[in-house]
Amino acid sequence: MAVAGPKIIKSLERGLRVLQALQMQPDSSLHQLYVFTGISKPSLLRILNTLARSGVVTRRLADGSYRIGATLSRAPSRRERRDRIAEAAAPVLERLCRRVSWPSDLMVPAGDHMEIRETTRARSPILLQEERVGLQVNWLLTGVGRAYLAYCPAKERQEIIEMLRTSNKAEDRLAREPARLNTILAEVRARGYATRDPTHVGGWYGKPPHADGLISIAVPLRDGARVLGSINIVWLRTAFSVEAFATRHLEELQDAASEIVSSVRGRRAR
Amino acid sequence: MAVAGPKIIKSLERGLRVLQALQMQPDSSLHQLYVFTGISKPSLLRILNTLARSGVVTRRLADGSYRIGATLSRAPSRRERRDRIAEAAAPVLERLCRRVSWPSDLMVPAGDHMEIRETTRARSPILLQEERVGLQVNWLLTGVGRAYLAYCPAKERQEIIEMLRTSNKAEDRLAREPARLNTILAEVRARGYATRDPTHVGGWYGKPPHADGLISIAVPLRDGARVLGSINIVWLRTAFSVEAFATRHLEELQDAASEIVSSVRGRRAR
DNA sequence: ACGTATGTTTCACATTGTGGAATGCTGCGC
DNA sequence: GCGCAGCATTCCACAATGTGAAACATACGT
Repeated sequence: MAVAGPKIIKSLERGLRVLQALQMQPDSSLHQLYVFTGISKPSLLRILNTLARSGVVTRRLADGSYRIGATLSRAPSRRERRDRIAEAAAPVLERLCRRVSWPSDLMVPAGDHMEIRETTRARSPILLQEERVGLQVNWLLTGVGRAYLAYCPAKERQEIIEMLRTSNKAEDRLAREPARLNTILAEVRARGYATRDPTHVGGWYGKPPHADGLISIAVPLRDGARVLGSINIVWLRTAFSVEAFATRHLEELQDAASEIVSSVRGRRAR
Repeated sequence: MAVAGPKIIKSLERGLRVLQALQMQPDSSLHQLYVFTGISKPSLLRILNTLARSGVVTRRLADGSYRIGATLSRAPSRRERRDRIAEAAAPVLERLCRRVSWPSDLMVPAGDHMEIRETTRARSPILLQEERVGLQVNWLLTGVGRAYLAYCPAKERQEIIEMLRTSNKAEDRLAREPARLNTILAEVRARGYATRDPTHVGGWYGKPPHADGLISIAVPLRDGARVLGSINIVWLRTAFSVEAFATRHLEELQDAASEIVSSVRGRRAR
Protein backbone atom coordinates (compact mmCIF):
# COMPACT_ATOMS: atom_id res chain seq x y z
CA MET A 1 0.00 0.00 0.00
CA ALA A 2 2.22 2.77 1.28
CA VAL A 3 5.36 3.42 -0.72
CA ALA A 4 8.36 1.64 0.73
CA GLY A 5 10.34 4.85 0.89
CA PRO A 6 13.84 5.16 2.25
CA LYS A 7 14.49 3.19 5.40
CA ILE A 8 13.82 5.05 8.61
CA ILE A 9 15.03 4.28 12.13
CA LYS A 10 11.88 4.39 14.19
CA SER A 11 13.45 4.70 17.61
CA LEU A 12 15.52 7.64 16.45
CA GLU A 13 12.44 9.27 15.02
CA ARG A 14 10.68 8.88 18.34
CA GLY A 15 13.62 10.48 20.09
CA LEU A 16 13.39 13.46 17.78
CA ARG A 17 9.67 13.68 18.41
CA VAL A 18 10.41 14.00 22.11
CA LEU A 19 12.94 16.72 21.38
CA GLN A 20 10.41 18.63 19.34
CA ALA A 21 7.85 18.26 22.08
CA LEU A 22 10.37 19.74 24.51
CA GLN A 23 11.02 22.63 22.18
CA MET A 24 7.31 23.45 22.06
CA GLN A 25 6.82 22.96 25.74
CA PRO A 26 10.00 23.51 27.74
CA ASP A 27 10.21 22.15 31.27
CA SER A 28 7.91 19.20 30.79
CA SER A 29 7.35 16.44 33.29
CA LEU A 30 7.46 12.84 32.19
CA HIS A 31 3.69 12.67 32.30
CA GLN A 32 3.25 15.80 30.20
CA LEU A 33 5.51 14.31 27.57
CA TYR A 34 3.58 11.07 27.80
CA VAL A 35 0.31 12.85 27.07
CA PHE A 36 1.84 15.06 24.42
CA THR A 37 3.71 12.43 22.44
CA GLY A 38 1.69 9.30 23.15
CA ILE A 39 4.87 7.31 23.78
CA SER A 40 4.72 4.91 26.72
CA LYS A 41 6.36 6.07 29.90
CA PRO A 42 9.01 3.36 30.05
CA SER A 43 10.06 4.21 26.51
CA LEU A 44 10.03 7.91 27.30
CA LEU A 45 12.25 7.24 30.26
CA ARG A 46 14.76 5.41 28.11
CA ILE A 47 14.66 8.10 25.45
CA LEU A 48 15.11 10.89 27.96
CA ASN A 49 17.95 9.05 29.66
CA THR A 50 19.64 8.77 26.30
CA LEU A 51 19.09 12.41 25.41
CA ALA A 52 20.29 13.45 28.85
CA ARG A 53 23.42 11.35 28.64
CA SER A 54 24.34 13.11 25.41
CA GLY A 55 23.69 16.48 27.02
CA VAL A 56 20.85 17.26 24.66
CA VAL A 57 18.33 17.52 27.47
CA THR A 58 18.88 18.34 31.12
CA ARG A 59 16.89 17.56 34.21
CA ARG A 60 15.94 20.06 36.79
CA LEU A 61 16.98 19.02 40.27
CA ALA A 62 14.02 20.72 41.90
CA ASP A 63 11.29 18.52 40.42
CA GLY A 64 12.99 16.29 37.87
CA SER A 65 11.37 17.98 34.87
CA TYR A 66 13.13 17.91 31.53
CA ARG A 67 14.33 20.72 29.31
CA ILE A 68 16.33 21.04 26.11
CA GLY A 69 20.03 21.41 26.80
CA ALA A 70 22.33 24.29 25.98
CA THR A 71 23.93 22.51 23.03
CA LEU A 72 20.78 22.79 20.98
CA SER A 73 19.15 25.96 22.21
CA ARG A 74 18.15 28.31 19.44
CA ALA A 75 17.26 31.98 19.89
CA PRO A 76 18.80 33.05 23.18
CA SER A 77 15.66 34.71 24.50
CA ARG A 78 15.71 36.13 28.00
CA ARG A 79 13.82 33.16 29.32
CA GLU A 80 16.25 30.73 27.74
CA ARG A 81 19.22 32.55 29.18
CA ARG A 82 17.86 32.13 32.66
CA ASP A 83 17.36 28.47 31.94
CA ARG A 84 21.01 28.22 30.88
CA ILE A 85 22.08 29.52 34.25
CA ALA A 86 19.83 27.01 35.96
CA GLU A 87 21.21 24.25 33.80
CA ALA A 88 24.78 25.16 34.55
CA ALA A 89 23.99 25.45 38.23
CA ALA A 90 22.26 22.09 38.59
CA PRO A 91 25.29 19.78 38.75
CA VAL A 92 27.28 22.23 40.86
CA LEU A 93 24.51 22.65 43.40
CA GLU A 94 24.01 18.93 43.51
CA ARG A 95 27.62 18.34 44.49
CA LEU A 96 27.47 21.17 46.98
CA CYS A 97 24.40 19.62 48.54
CA ARG A 98 26.08 16.25 48.89
CA ARG A 99 29.14 17.74 50.55
CA VAL A 100 27.43 20.20 52.84
CA SER A 101 24.30 18.16 53.54
CA TRP A 102 22.22 21.33 53.53
CA PRO A 103 20.20 22.41 50.50
CA SER A 104 20.72 25.47 48.35
CA ASP A 105 18.80 27.61 45.89
CA LEU A 106 19.62 29.51 42.73
CA MET A 107 17.81 32.82 42.38
CA VAL A 108 17.76 35.28 39.50
CA PRO A 109 16.22 38.75 39.24
CA ALA A 110 12.76 38.97 37.68
CA GLY A 111 11.05 42.34 37.73
CA ASP A 112 10.48 43.66 41.24
CA HIS A 113 11.54 40.49 43.02
CA MET A 114 13.95 37.59 42.82
CA GLU A 115 12.86 34.18 41.71
CA ILE A 116 13.92 30.60 42.43
CA ARG A 117 15.24 28.93 39.28
CA GLU A 118 16.74 25.82 40.82
CA THR A 119 16.95 24.20 44.23
CA THR A 120 18.30 21.10 45.91
CA ARG A 121 15.79 21.14 48.75
CA ALA A 122 14.22 17.97 47.41
CA ARG A 123 17.64 16.30 47.49
CA SER A 124 18.79 17.37 50.87
CA PRO A 125 18.96 14.59 53.44
CA ILE A 126 17.32 16.97 55.88
CA LEU A 127 13.84 17.66 54.64
CA LEU A 128 13.16 21.35 54.84
CA GLN A 129 10.07 23.00 53.57
CA GLU A 130 9.97 22.46 49.85
CA GLU A 131 10.11 25.36 47.48
CA ARG A 132 9.03 25.48 43.89
CA VAL A 133 10.85 26.88 40.93
CA GLY A 134 9.34 30.23 40.05
CA LEU A 135 8.61 31.22 43.63
CA GLN A 136 9.26 34.89 44.25
CA VAL A 137 11.18 36.31 47.16
CA ASN A 138 11.71 39.79 48.46
CA TRP A 139 14.69 41.73 47.20
CA LEU A 140 15.56 43.78 50.24
CA LEU A 141 14.98 41.33 53.07
CA THR A 142 16.38 38.03 51.83
CA GLY A 143 19.99 36.97 51.70
CA VAL A 144 19.89 36.19 47.98
CA GLY A 145 18.39 39.58 47.20
CA ARG A 146 20.97 41.42 49.26
CA ALA A 147 23.85 39.46 47.79
CA TYR A 148 22.67 40.47 44.35
CA LEU A 149 22.22 44.13 45.25
CA ALA A 150 25.53 44.38 47.06
CA TYR A 151 27.56 43.31 44.03
CA CYS A 152 25.62 44.38 40.94
CA PRO A 153 26.72 47.53 39.07
CA ALA A 154 25.79 50.78 40.86
CA LYS A 155 23.56 51.94 38.05
CA GLU A 156 21.51 48.74 38.08
CA ARG A 157 21.23 48.92 41.85
CA GLN A 158 19.86 52.45 41.71
CA GLU A 159 17.25 51.45 39.15
CA ILE A 160 16.11 48.53 41.26
CA ILE A 161 15.83 50.60 44.42
CA GLU A 162 13.98 53.31 42.56
CA MET A 163 11.50 50.74 41.29
CA LEU A 164 10.96 49.29 44.75
CA ARG A 165 10.54 52.71 46.31
CA THR A 166 7.76 53.65 43.95
CA SER A 167 6.06 50.30 44.51
CA ASN A 168 5.33 51.55 48.00
CA LYS A 169 4.75 48.13 49.51
CA ALA A 170 5.25 47.72 53.24
CA GLU A 171 7.94 45.08 52.89
CA ASP A 172 9.92 47.37 50.61
CA ARG A 173 10.20 50.25 53.05
CA LEU A 174 13.96 49.74 53.25
CA ALA A 175 14.10 51.19 49.75
CA ARG A 176 13.00 54.44 51.31
CA GLU A 177 15.87 54.44 53.83
CA PRO A 178 18.98 54.66 51.62
CA ALA A 179 21.35 55.28 54.50
CA ARG A 180 20.39 52.10 56.36
CA LEU A 181 20.34 50.08 53.16
CA ASN A 182 23.80 51.25 52.21
CA THR A 183 25.15 50.29 55.62
CA ILE A 184 23.66 46.82 55.22
CA LEU A 185 25.10 46.33 51.72
CA ALA A 186 28.50 47.58 52.86
CA GLU A 187 28.44 44.94 55.59
CA VAL A 188 27.60 42.28 53.03
CA ARG A 189 30.57 43.28 50.89
CA ALA A 190 32.82 43.34 53.96
CA ARG A 191 31.86 39.81 55.01
CA GLY A 192 31.57 38.37 51.52
CA TYR A 193 28.10 36.95 52.04
CA ALA A 194 24.56 38.06 52.84
CA THR A 195 21.85 36.79 55.19
CA ARG A 196 18.20 37.56 55.50
CA ASP A 197 16.99 40.53 57.53
CA PRO A 198 16.62 39.58 61.20
CA THR A 199 13.04 40.92 61.18
CA HIS A 200 12.25 38.76 58.17
CA VAL A 201 11.67 35.59 60.14
CA GLY A 202 11.02 33.40 57.13
CA GLY A 203 7.93 33.28 55.02
CA TRP A 204 8.43 33.86 51.38
CA TYR A 205 7.00 36.72 49.46
CA GLY A 206 3.50 35.80 48.38
CA LYS A 207 2.95 33.34 51.20
CA PRO A 208 1.63 34.15 54.64
CA PRO A 209 4.84 34.85 56.55
CA HIS A 210 5.59 32.50 59.38
CA ALA A 211 8.66 31.70 61.39
CA ASP A 212 10.17 28.87 59.40
CA GLY A 213 13.21 28.48 61.63
CA LEU A 214 15.51 28.67 58.60
CA ILE A 215 18.47 30.87 57.81
CA SER A 216 20.86 31.02 54.87
CA ILE A 217 24.06 32.57 53.61
CA ALA A 218 24.04 33.88 50.05
CA VAL A 219 26.70 34.91 47.52
CA PRO A 220 26.34 36.51 44.09
CA LEU A 221 27.11 34.93 40.71
CA ARG A 222 29.56 37.51 39.43
CA ASP A 223 30.36 37.51 35.73
CA GLY A 224 32.79 40.39 35.34
CA ALA A 225 30.94 43.52 36.36
CA ARG A 226 27.53 41.90 35.90
CA VAL A 227 25.75 39.73 38.42
CA LEU A 228 23.71 36.88 37.00
CA GLY A 229 21.89 35.91 40.18
CA SER A 230 22.82 34.46 43.51
CA ILE A 231 22.99 31.12 45.31
CA ASN A 232 22.64 30.27 48.96
CA ILE A 233 22.83 27.45 51.48
CA VAL A 234 19.93 27.03 53.89
CA TRP A 235 19.99 25.43 57.32
CA LEU A 236 18.03 25.25 60.53
CA ARG A 237 19.01 28.25 62.62
CA THR A 238 19.01 26.14 65.76
CA ALA A 239 21.81 23.96 64.41
CA PHE A 240 24.56 26.52 63.84
CA SER A 241 25.21 30.20 64.27
CA VAL A 242 25.66 32.18 61.07
CA GLU A 243 29.31 32.78 61.85
CA ALA A 244 30.07 29.14 62.56
CA PHE A 245 28.34 28.05 59.37
CA ALA A 246 30.13 30.64 57.28
CA THR A 247 33.50 29.59 58.64
CA ARG A 248 32.74 26.07 57.65
CA HIS A 249 31.06 26.42 54.27
CA LEU A 250 31.45 29.93 52.83
CA GLU A 251 34.46 28.99 50.76
CA GLU A 252 32.64 26.03 49.20
CA LEU A 253 29.69 28.26 48.40
CA GLN A 254 31.89 30.84 46.72
CA ASP A 255 33.70 28.16 44.75
CA ALA A 256 30.35 26.83 43.56
CA ALA A 257 29.35 30.33 42.46
CA SER A 258 32.42 30.89 40.34
CA GLU A 259 32.15 27.41 38.88
CA ILE A 260 28.60 28.11 37.78
CA VAL A 261 29.58 31.40 36.19
CA SER A 262 32.45 29.94 34.24
CA SER A 263 30.23 27.11 33.11
CA VAL A 264 27.63 29.55 31.77
CA ARG A 265 30.33 31.48 29.96
CA GLY A 266 31.70 28.31 28.45
CA ARG A 267 28.33 27.35 27.09
CA ARG A 268 27.73 30.75 25.60
CA ALA A 269 31.17 30.87 24.02
CA ARG A 270 30.56 27.77 21.90
CA MET B 1 31.71 -5.51 35.25
CA ALA B 2 30.33 -2.17 34.09
CA VAL B 3 27.48 -0.78 36.13
CA ALA B 4 24.11 -1.52 34.60
CA GLY B 5 23.15 2.17 34.64
CA PRO B 6 19.88 3.52 33.33
CA LYS B 7 18.72 1.96 30.09
CA ILE B 8 19.94 3.72 26.98
CA ILE B 9 18.59 3.51 23.43
CA LYS B 10 21.67 2.83 21.38
CA SER B 11 20.27 3.72 17.99
CA LEU B 12 19.09 7.07 19.29
CA GLU B 13 22.51 7.69 20.77
CA ARG B 14 24.11 6.99 17.42
CA GLY B 15 21.75 9.43 15.76
CA LEU B 16 22.80 12.11 18.20
CA ARG B 17 26.42 11.29 17.55
CA VAL B 18 25.84 11.97 13.88
CA LEU B 19 24.18 15.26 14.74
CA GLN B 20 27.14 16.29 16.85
CA ALA B 21 29.50 15.33 14.04
CA LEU B 22 27.52 17.57 11.71
CA GLN B 23 27.72 20.41 14.18
CA MET B 24 31.49 20.14 14.29
CA GLN B 25 31.85 19.70 10.57
CA PRO B 26 28.97 21.24 8.62
CA ASP B 27 28.39 20.17 5.03
CA SER B 28 29.74 16.66 5.35
CA SER B 29 29.47 13.96 2.72
CA LEU B 30 28.34 10.50 3.69
CA HIS B 31 31.91 9.29 3.49
CA GLN B 32 33.23 12.05 5.74
CA LEU B 33 30.64 11.15 8.35
CA TYR B 34 31.58 7.50 7.95
CA VAL B 35 35.22 8.27 8.70
CA PHE B 36 34.36 10.68 11.47
CA THR B 37 31.83 8.60 13.37
CA GLY B 38 32.88 5.07 12.49
CA ILE B 39 29.27 4.09 11.83
CA SER B 40 28.72 1.87 8.81
CA LYS B 41 27.48 3.59 5.68
CA PRO B 42 24.19 1.72 5.45
CA SER B 43 23.41 2.70 9.03
CA LEU B 44 24.49 6.27 8.40
CA LEU B 45 22.18 6.41 5.43
CA ARG B 46 19.25 5.26 7.53
CA ILE B 47 20.11 7.69 10.30
CA LEU B 48 20.49 10.61 7.92
CA ASN B 49 17.23 9.73 6.18
CA THR B 50 15.51 9.78 9.52
CA LEU B 51 17.07 13.07 10.58
CA ALA B 52 16.24 14.57 7.20
CA ARG B 53 12.63 13.43 7.35
CA SER B 54 12.25 15.22 10.67
CA GLY B 55 13.83 18.34 9.20
CA VAL B 56 16.78 18.16 11.56
CA VAL B 57 19.27 17.84 8.73
CA THR B 58 19.00 18.95 5.13
CA ARG B 59 20.70 17.85 1.96
CA ARG B 60 22.33 20.13 -0.49
CA LEU B 61 21.06 19.68 -4.01
CA ALA B 62 24.39 20.56 -5.56
CA ASP B 63 26.35 17.58 -4.25
CA GLY B 64 24.08 15.75 -1.81
CA SER B 65 26.10 16.72 1.26
CA TYR B 66 24.39 16.96 4.62
CA ARG B 67 24.02 19.87 7.00
CA ILE B 68 22.20 20.58 10.24
CA GLY B 69 18.74 22.00 9.63
CA ALA B 70 17.35 25.36 10.60
CA THR B 71 15.33 23.96 13.51
CA LEU B 72 18.41 23.20 15.51
CA SER B 73 20.93 25.80 14.40
CA ARG B 74 22.61 27.51 17.28
CA ALA B 75 24.52 30.78 17.06
CA PRO B 76 23.29 32.49 13.90
CA SER B 77 26.77 33.30 12.61
CA ARG B 78 27.09 34.92 9.22
CA ARG B 79 28.05 31.62 7.67
CA GLU B 80 25.04 29.89 9.15
CA ARG B 81 22.70 32.56 7.91
CA ARG B 82 23.86 31.99 4.39
CA ASP B 83 23.32 28.32 4.88
CA ARG B 84 19.76 29.02 5.99
CA ILE B 85 19.07 30.78 2.74
CA ALA B 86 20.53 27.87 0.82
CA GLU B 87 18.44 25.46 2.82
CA ALA B 88 15.25 27.38 2.20
CA ALA B 89 16.11 27.69 -1.47
CA ALA B 90 16.83 24.02 -2.08
CA PRO B 91 13.28 22.66 -2.35
CA VAL B 92 12.06 25.70 -4.26
CA LEU B 93 14.84 25.52 -6.80
CA GLU B 94 14.30 21.83 -7.20
CA ARG B 95 10.67 22.33 -8.16
CA LEU B 96 11.61 25.18 -10.43
CA CYS B 97 14.14 22.96 -12.14
CA ARG B 98 11.58 20.22 -12.70
CA ARG B 99 9.06 22.61 -14.21
CA VAL B 100 11.38 24.68 -16.34
CA SER B 101 13.83 21.91 -17.24
CA TRP B 102 16.71 24.37 -17.05
CA PRO B 103 18.94 24.64 -13.99
CA SER B 104 19.27 27.55 -11.63
CA ASP B 105 21.71 28.88 -9.05
CA LEU B 106 21.44 30.71 -5.76
CA MET B 107 24.09 33.35 -5.20
CA VAL B 108 24.82 35.50 -2.17
CA PRO B 109 27.24 38.38 -1.69
CA ALA B 110 30.62 37.50 -0.17
CA GLY B 111 33.20 40.26 -0.01
CA ASP B 112 34.13 41.64 -3.43
CA HIS B 113 32.23 39.01 -5.40
CA MET B 114 29.12 36.89 -5.37
CA GLU B 115 29.22 33.22 -4.54
CA ILE B 116 27.21 30.15 -5.48
CA ARG B 117 25.48 28.68 -2.43
CA GLU B 118 23.19 26.21 -4.15
CA THR B 119 22.54 24.97 -7.66
CA THR B 120 20.39 22.50 -9.53
CA ARG B 121 22.83 22.04 -12.39
CA ALA B 122 23.45 18.48 -11.29
CA ARG B 123 19.71 17.83 -11.46
CA SER B 124 18.92 19.42 -14.73
CA PRO B 125 17.98 16.99 -17.47
CA ILE B 126 20.20 18.99 -19.78
CA LEU B 127 23.73 18.59 -18.57
CA LEU B 128 25.41 21.95 -18.52
CA GLN B 129 28.84 22.54 -17.19
CA GLU B 130 28.78 21.72 -13.52
CA GLU B 131 29.43 24.38 -10.97
CA ARG B 132 30.50 23.93 -7.38
CA VAL B 133 29.13 25.57 -4.30
CA GLY B 134 31.49 28.34 -3.23
CA LEU B 135 32.47 29.35 -6.74
CA GLN B 136 32.87 33.10 -7.08
CA VAL B 137 31.43 35.22 -9.86
CA ASN B 138 31.89 38.81 -10.87
CA TRP B 139 29.57 41.37 -9.41
CA LEU B 140 29.28 43.83 -12.27
CA LEU B 141 29.17 41.56 -15.30
CA THR B 142 26.92 38.70 -14.27
CA GLY B 143 23.14 38.64 -14.16
CA VAL B 144 23.03 37.60 -10.51
CA GLY B 145 25.41 40.38 -9.51
CA ARG B 146 23.43 43.01 -11.38
CA ALA B 147 20.12 41.80 -10.01
CA TYR B 148 21.52 42.19 -6.52
CA LEU B 149 22.97 45.63 -7.15
CA ALA B 150 19.86 46.92 -8.87
CA TYR B 151 17.60 46.24 -5.90
CA CYS B 152 19.76 46.50 -2.78
CA PRO B 153 19.58 49.69 -0.66
CA ALA B 154 21.37 52.68 -2.22
CA LYS B 155 23.82 52.93 0.64
CA GLU B 156 24.91 49.33 0.33
CA ARG B 157 25.24 49.71 -3.44
CA GLN B 158 27.53 52.70 -3.05
CA GLU B 159 29.75 50.81 -0.64
CA ILE B 160 30.05 47.87 -2.98
CA ILE B 161 30.89 50.02 -5.98
CA GLU B 162 33.42 51.97 -3.97
CA MET B 163 35.09 48.73 -2.92
CA LEU B 164 35.21 47.45 -6.51
CA ARG B 165 36.54 50.74 -7.82
CA THR B 166 39.48 50.69 -5.44
CA SER B 167 40.19 47.06 -6.28
CA ASN B 168 41.26 48.31 -9.68
CA LYS B 169 40.86 44.99 -11.45
CA ALA B 170 40.26 45.02 -15.18
CA GLU B 171 36.95 43.21 -14.97
CA ASP B 172 35.67 45.78 -12.49
CA ARG B 173 36.22 48.81 -14.71
CA LEU B 174 32.46 49.35 -14.88
CA ALA B 175 32.72 50.53 -11.28
CA ARG B 176 34.66 53.47 -12.61
CA GLU B 177 31.92 54.44 -15.08
CA PRO B 178 29.01 55.34 -12.79
CA ALA B 179 26.87 56.79 -15.57
CA ARG B 180 26.94 53.63 -17.67
CA LEU B 181 26.41 51.43 -14.64
CA ASN B 182 23.42 53.43 -13.53
CA THR B 183 21.85 53.14 -16.97
CA ILE B 184 22.34 49.37 -16.86
CA LEU B 185 20.81 49.05 -13.39
CA ALA B 186 17.89 51.26 -14.36
CA GLU B 187 17.23 48.93 -17.28
CA VAL B 188 17.30 45.94 -14.95
CA ARG B 189 14.72 47.55 -12.68
CA ALA B 190 12.58 48.47 -15.69
CA ARG B 191 12.54 44.90 -17.04
CA GLY B 192 12.40 43.19 -13.63
CA TYR B 193 15.35 40.90 -14.32
CA ALA B 194 19.07 41.05 -15.13
CA THR B 195 21.32 39.25 -17.59
CA ARG B 196 25.06 39.03 -17.93
CA ASP B 197 27.01 41.69 -19.75
CA PRO B 198 27.14 40.97 -23.50
CA THR B 199 30.93 41.28 -23.44
CA HIS B 200 31.10 38.77 -20.61
CA VAL B 201 30.78 35.72 -22.85
CA GLY B 202 30.79 33.21 -20.02
CA GLY B 203 33.72 32.02 -18.04
CA TRP B 204 33.38 32.38 -14.35
CA TYR B 205 35.53 34.54 -12.25
CA GLY B 206 38.63 32.65 -11.31
CA LYS B 207 38.52 30.37 -14.33
CA PRO B 208 40.01 31.09 -17.72
CA PRO B 209 37.12 32.80 -19.50
CA HIS B 210 35.75 30.96 -22.46
CA ALA B 211 32.59 31.24 -24.44
CA ASP B 212 30.38 28.75 -22.62
CA GLY B 213 27.33 29.39 -24.78
CA LEU B 214 25.19 29.95 -21.71
CA ILE B 215 22.95 32.81 -20.71
CA SER B 216 20.69 33.43 -17.73
CA ILE B 217 18.04 35.68 -16.30
CA ALA B 218 18.40 36.66 -12.65
CA VAL B 219 16.13 38.21 -10.02
CA PRO B 220 16.90 39.38 -6.49
CA LEU B 221 15.73 37.83 -3.23
CA ARG B 222 14.09 40.87 -1.71
CA ASP B 223 13.31 40.83 2.00
CA GLY B 224 11.79 44.21 2.64
CA ALA B 225 14.43 46.79 1.81
CA ARG B 226 17.24 44.26 2.11
CA VAL B 227 18.35 41.88 -0.62
CA LEU B 228 19.53 38.47 0.56
CA GLY B 229 21.01 37.30 -2.71
CA SER B 230 19.72 36.41 -6.14
CA ILE B 231 18.64 33.39 -8.14
CA ASN B 232 18.74 32.74 -11.85
CA ILE B 233 17.80 30.28 -14.57
CA VAL B 234 20.48 29.25 -17.03
CA TRP B 235 20.00 28.00 -20.58
CA LEU B 236 21.82 27.52 -23.84
CA ARG B 237 21.72 30.82 -25.67
CA THR B 238 21.15 29.04 -28.96
CA ALA B 239 17.85 27.61 -27.71
CA PHE B 240 15.91 30.80 -26.91
CA SER B 241 16.30 34.54 -27.07
CA VAL B 242 16.42 36.31 -23.72
CA GLU B 243 13.05 37.96 -24.39
CA ALA B 244 11.33 34.71 -25.34
CA PHE B 245 12.69 32.95 -22.28
CA ALA B 246 11.68 35.78 -19.97
CA THR B 247 8.15 35.81 -21.35
CA ARG B 248 7.90 32.13 -20.61
CA HIS B 249 9.61 31.76 -17.25
CA LEU B 250 10.20 35.13 -15.57
CA GLU B 251 7.05 34.89 -13.51
CA GLU B 252 7.97 31.46 -12.21
CA LEU B 253 11.42 32.72 -11.31
CA GLN B 254 10.02 35.67 -9.41
CA ASP B 255 7.54 33.43 -7.60
CA ALA B 256 10.38 31.18 -6.57
CA ALA B 257 12.31 34.18 -5.25
CA SER B 258 9.50 35.39 -3.05
CA GLU B 259 8.80 31.88 -1.83
CA ILE B 260 12.42 31.49 -0.76
CA VAL B 261 12.37 34.81 1.07
CA SER B 262 9.20 34.06 2.98
CA SER B 263 10.56 30.65 3.87
CA VAL B 264 13.73 32.18 5.31
CA ARG B 265 11.68 34.66 7.30
CA GLY B 266 9.49 31.90 8.63
CA ARG B 267 12.49 29.97 9.86
CA ARG B 268 13.98 32.98 11.51
CA ALA B 269 10.72 34.00 13.16
CA ARG B 270 10.42 30.77 15.14
C1' DA C 1 -4.71 7.44 57.06
C1' DC C 2 -6.27 6.50 52.57
C1' DG C 3 -6.54 7.07 47.53
C1' DT C 4 -4.87 8.92 43.43
C1' DA C 5 -1.44 10.55 40.24
C1' DT C 6 3.03 10.24 38.71
C1' DG C 7 7.76 8.17 38.33
C1' DT C 8 10.57 3.82 37.89
C1' DT C 9 11.71 -1.12 37.32
C1' DT C 10 10.92 -5.79 35.52
C1' DC C 11 10.33 -8.99 31.96
C1' DA C 12 8.67 -11.90 27.91
C1' DC C 13 8.26 -11.03 23.09
C1' DA C 14 9.15 -9.79 18.22
C1' DT C 15 10.03 -5.81 15.91
C1' DT C 16 13.81 -3.33 14.49
C1' DG C 17 18.40 -2.13 13.55
C1' DT C 18 22.80 -3.99 11.92
C1' DG C 19 27.04 -4.48 8.75
C1' DG C 20 29.14 -7.47 5.00
C1' DA C 21 28.70 -8.17 0.44
C1' DA C 22 26.66 -7.02 -3.99
C1' DT C 23 25.25 -3.38 -7.15
C1' DG C 24 25.15 1.42 -9.20
C1' DC C 25 26.97 5.53 -10.31
C1' DT C 26 30.50 9.23 -11.48
C1' DG C 27 34.73 11.08 -12.37
C1' DC C 28 39.65 10.49 -13.45
C1' DG C 29 43.82 9.00 -15.59
C1' DC C 30 45.90 6.94 -19.41
C1' DG D 1 37.30 5.53 -25.37
C1' DC D 2 38.23 2.20 -21.58
C1' DG D 3 38.99 0.62 -17.14
C1' DC D 4 39.80 1.65 -12.54
C1' DA D 5 38.95 3.91 -8.06
C1' DG D 6 36.01 6.00 -4.81
C1' DC D 7 31.79 6.81 -3.09
C1' DA D 8 26.57 6.25 -2.61
C1' DT D 9 22.89 3.03 -2.29
C1' DT D 10 20.45 -1.46 -1.97
C1' DC D 11 19.90 -6.32 -0.27
C1' DC D 12 19.63 -9.61 3.12
C1' DA D 13 20.42 -13.08 6.98
C1' DC D 14 21.00 -12.62 11.79
C1' DA D 15 20.29 -11.31 16.50
C1' DA D 16 20.48 -7.49 19.22
C1' DT D 17 17.64 -4.06 20.68
C1' DG D 18 13.56 -1.53 21.72
C1' DT D 19 8.85 -2.25 23.29
C1' DG D 20 4.63 -1.72 26.57
C1' DA D 21 1.73 -4.21 30.16
C1' DA D 22 1.93 -4.91 34.61
C1' DA D 23 4.01 -4.68 39.05
C1' DC D 24 6.25 -1.70 42.23
C1' DA D 25 7.65 2.72 44.49
C1' DT D 26 6.97 7.36 45.79
C1' DA D 27 4.85 11.95 46.33
C1' DC D 28 0.58 14.61 46.99
C1' DG D 29 -3.72 16.03 48.33
C1' DT D 30 -7.72 15.79 51.43
